[in-house]
Amino acid sequence: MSERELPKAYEPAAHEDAVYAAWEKSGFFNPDKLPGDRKEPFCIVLPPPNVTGTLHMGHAAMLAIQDLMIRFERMRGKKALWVPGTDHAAIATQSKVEKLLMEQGMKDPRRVLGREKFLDEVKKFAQESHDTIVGQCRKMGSSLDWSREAYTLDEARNRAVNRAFTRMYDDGLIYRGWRVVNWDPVGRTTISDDEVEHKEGKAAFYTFTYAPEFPIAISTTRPETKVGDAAVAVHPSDARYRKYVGKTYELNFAGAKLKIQVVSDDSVDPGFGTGALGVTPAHSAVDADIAKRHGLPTMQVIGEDGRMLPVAGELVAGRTTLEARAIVVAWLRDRGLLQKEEEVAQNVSIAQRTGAVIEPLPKLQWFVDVNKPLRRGWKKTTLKKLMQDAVKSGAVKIMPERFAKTYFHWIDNLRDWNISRQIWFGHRVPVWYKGDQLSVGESPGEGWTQDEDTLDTWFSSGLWTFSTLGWPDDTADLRTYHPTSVLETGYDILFFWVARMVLMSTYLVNEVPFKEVYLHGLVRDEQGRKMSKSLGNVINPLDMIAKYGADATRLSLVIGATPGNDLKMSEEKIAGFRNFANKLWNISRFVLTTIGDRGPQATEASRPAGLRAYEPQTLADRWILSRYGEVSREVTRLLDQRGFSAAGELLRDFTWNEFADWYVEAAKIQRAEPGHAHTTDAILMEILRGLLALWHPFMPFVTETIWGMMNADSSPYQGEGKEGSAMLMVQPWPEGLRVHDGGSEKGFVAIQGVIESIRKTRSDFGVPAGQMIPVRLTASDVSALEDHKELIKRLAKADPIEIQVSSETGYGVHITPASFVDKEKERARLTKEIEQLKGYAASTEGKLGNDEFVRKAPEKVVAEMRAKLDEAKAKLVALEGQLTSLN
RNA sequence: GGGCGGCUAGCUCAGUUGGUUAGAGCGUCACAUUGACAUUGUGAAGGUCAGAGGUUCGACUCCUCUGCCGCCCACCA
Repeated sequence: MSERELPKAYEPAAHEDAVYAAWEKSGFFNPDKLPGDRKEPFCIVLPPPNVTGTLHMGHAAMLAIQDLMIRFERMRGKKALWVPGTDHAAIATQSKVEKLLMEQGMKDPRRVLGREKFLDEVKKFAQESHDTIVGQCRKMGSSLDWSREAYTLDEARNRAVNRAFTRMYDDGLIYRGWRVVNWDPVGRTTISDDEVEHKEGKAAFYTFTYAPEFPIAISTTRPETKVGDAAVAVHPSDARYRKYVGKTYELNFAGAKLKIQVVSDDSVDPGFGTGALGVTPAHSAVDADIAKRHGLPTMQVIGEDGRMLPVAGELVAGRTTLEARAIVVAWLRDRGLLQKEEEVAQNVSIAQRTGAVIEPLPKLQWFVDVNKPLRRGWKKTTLKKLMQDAVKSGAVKIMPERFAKTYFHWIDNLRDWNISRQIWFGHRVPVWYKGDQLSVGESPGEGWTQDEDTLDTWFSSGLWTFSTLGWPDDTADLRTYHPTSVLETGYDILFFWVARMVLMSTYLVNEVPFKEVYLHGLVRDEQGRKMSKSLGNVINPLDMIAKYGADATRLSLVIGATPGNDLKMSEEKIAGFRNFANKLWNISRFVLTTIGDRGPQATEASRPAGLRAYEPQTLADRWILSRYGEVSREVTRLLDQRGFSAAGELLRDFTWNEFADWYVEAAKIQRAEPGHAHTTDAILMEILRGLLALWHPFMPFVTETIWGMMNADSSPYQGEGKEGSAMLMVQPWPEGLRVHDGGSEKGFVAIQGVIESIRKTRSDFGVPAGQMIPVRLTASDVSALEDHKELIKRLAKADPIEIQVSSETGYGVHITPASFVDKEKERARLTKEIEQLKGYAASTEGKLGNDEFVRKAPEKVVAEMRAKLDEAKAKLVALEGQLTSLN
């Protein structure tokens, strides 16, 4: 191959699209079409991105990590399936479209358009968003099986949702009931507890009595709700109020007629406020519980629009809650009923999607009962227990482990899950009404009307692992790939999604949804801030791909990232990995252009994986093959344990610091020697191929591109009608090379030591220096050095070279000629080194002199320390000799 | 209020059951560099591992406490 064909620098943009197109054309993203006889399945379902817009760096990280696993397992010979899909994201999408339409001047889109037309708008937006997302996944190089693409709101998933709902309803796990729920006045829907965020704020805390004749003072931050009070609750043991318990007071409060009963209830904290709690059954979940226990009536005084209802009394009716609050407080103040007004820190409940302040309201909603006893096999259990058992039993392994605790804690506090929403975009609740009759599932026929509500988006996402594989049908995919192997997602949706998938899967298909959960962190900017449009610190993955390539972008998201920890991202970091991709390119360029002429036999002599035995001829050969074997085994082990970052770092260090910096350099010299040329070339080719394979899951594009050039004749995307099976993506994973006796390659380490010492001397003094360079050598090392004089000369640029064994120590090499420019400098350096060495020797001798240490420490540690100490002492003697000879 | 995590070089972070003189990348500085690569090479400087106790022959690692920083959960009205 001529050099002209290969540009000096790797240009990602010139190759990536063609490579992806070739992968897709091959069909290998689909495990059914993979070559070879594959038995073991490996499956990941892509956490479906919301169709609310475009992908950000967090998505890119997710794609990079999952593609890494999928490609690794595919090369290892598994039936690797990665299922793509998108999420309709109900509220998020609907409110986004609503906002867009309002920005375009439409006042109340839902009212103006009506259900059908409004949904058309949402669907149009969702479709565009979907197309963008799919395009971005391709740009990232994701080897997703597009033939199995799913959407949480498509026909097949709707069947799954309806089936799930029906079964849970039939089993009594889904019920309809009046409850005080979280009402989002902006989104005009209820939301689940998990969709409520708490923001710290300050609030005025008022202490007052309802009326002059009422004997007990209460405290609240929301006086306007008190027009709906039914009772005052006190603790049973509270002596202050005992005499009032059981009495009922009829009174006028801020224009409302109230009938207040004094009740005693354990849930009241006598130490808080006045120790008496005004019970507002309609607008507080806690109060609703108390009211239920005492049979108190519920009166809703706030409407869905966040305004006071007529029953609240004419004083406040029609007003917003804030206006009403001011009116009530003024009313109290005028009458001298207000005893205290103080400022307290208080958490405000905010709707996650719309940012609206939550208004607790009583509503008729659908719920999943998580505490209802159910029978599963022989034993009684509950949905909560199913969720706990899945993780406790080890059937689902959470990484990092600490999140298991968070998971259990969430379940402990879990209450019934409100699954109905009053929005339009989503799966319609599959319940039909006709008069008093109710039917669940398919439409029973004429005259029935369907429930207006839609389901929480997480209800459909909860089915994702099996609904994508064909459930409720008993499909081959479901049997083969479920439970899925790994769920890789962000820790921020552990509750929303991960827990719900466990719930749905263990209940509906009696299997865990996945065996392993790998939680990645959030991608932040270089200062650790969340990326947000308002901060202007958003790094768009597509921009980075355009500028530095998909491979560099992927590496920057994988290396340096540990599970569960946030990752700081910066453009410099991506640029650094672009440099590495280029390094790999240039290593290949060297190998291909210099030995390309002898290409055929070199290629034939080696295979990409399952490396055959070699007859290494030099120390460098033995050393690099041995290191390559170690590294490839270690990388495999690390990837197996999901240590992506460590695996990547190890590979990078080996590729750059060992293969490129040492072996390639040595190879330049070796291959000039007739006897060594062929082996050297073969080894270069062999290891390069192995490295491309090992790197492929990390950097699929550049590795596939180089691979195609190495096999230009059969290049899958450069020629017509070529076989896809020649592609790197389906080559077997290099399992590591087994190398000869082991140990003899250490001679090369000695040579490296000598060369480094010479370089250092040159660096310190600017000229080749003559000095005894202390290197620990065995007799065979010395002969190795004799044999490799040429290599040392060339690599160290030291000439001439003469190797001597020091008579005093038995260690060392002598490089001539001797002439130092700066004796002072040398003296200082030697002195410093000697001092360090002495310090070390003293502390080590101290330890070795400690009987207890020697007795208790592992033998290996002691032996290593002894050896190291001996070496240090010898070096010390050598250095001291140098110092005296200097004077 | 409950829980979790972090604190290691100027910056970003590794450090796998406790075991030699604690590592990498980036940045800084010095030097080098006409053939794979300036998207380069060689080297240097830089850390009492947040602090204090404890366990141990030995602690970045285990235990206790303290201090900052961050996150999650929570129906104290």
